[in-house]
Amino acid sequence: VMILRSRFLDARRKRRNFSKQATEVLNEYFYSHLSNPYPSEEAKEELAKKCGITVSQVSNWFGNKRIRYKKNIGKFQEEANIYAVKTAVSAAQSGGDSPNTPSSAGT
Amino acid sequence: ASHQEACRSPSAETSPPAQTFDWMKVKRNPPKTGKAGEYGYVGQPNTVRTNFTTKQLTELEKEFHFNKYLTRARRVEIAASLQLNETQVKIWFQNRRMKQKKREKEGLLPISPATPTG
DNA sequence: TCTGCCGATCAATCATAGGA
DNA sequence: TTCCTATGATTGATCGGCAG
Repeated sequence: VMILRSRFLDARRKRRNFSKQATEVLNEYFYSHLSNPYPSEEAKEELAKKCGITVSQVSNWFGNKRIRYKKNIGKFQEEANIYAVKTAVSAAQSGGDSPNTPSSAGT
Repeated sequence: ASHQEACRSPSAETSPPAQTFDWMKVKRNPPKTGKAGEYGYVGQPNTVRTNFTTKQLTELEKEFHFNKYLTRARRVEIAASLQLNETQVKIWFQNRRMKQKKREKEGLLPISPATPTG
């Protein structure tokens, strides 16, 4: 035996991509909080509910996103601009919620 | 090489991205998992995470089922037995407990495997 | 002051999904 | 089907904070 990659057949063997809408929601949060993309436990729960996934999956998504983003910022510029415009438009129309205020999320 | 993404955005005010925030600069110190001790300390530790063997994992899990927390003495025994550092054994149990906790937490909900097309 | 644990995260890698 | 990239999950190890 050489490459024991089997690893007891982890769960990752069977994986499904998140829905387009879920990814949309996650990206919106990520780019609207680009200065500090670290959602609180509470925010994660809310995102999880919106996306129809678990909190752990939300954590995984942000973990992967942060690492991959900073490892190749250039590759995400286009995506970043797209969501930046979205939030900008949203803010302009609503003018209510500020996309850059993750803090004060506590009880 | 070369990854100079030109800032083709004439509008300065509508180009918030491209900024470098602190979290993007975060750098973890390389693992100090050096197997020093063999026949002389090697100044260059494994800059890569250790790949536990199936045997080691099996033994660790067996021990974990016996008790979630290790005593110093037991830790030393296991480390020696599996040829791992005490720290590695300690960390493994640490992570194992967290993993167990997470699994229990998620096990409460009948989560769906995925959400095809929303 | 020092050590262990927790919770969160990092960073590298695995294995599959999806597209050409 | 094959090759390559995108992406979700796993995990050894690090970071900051807290307790003894």
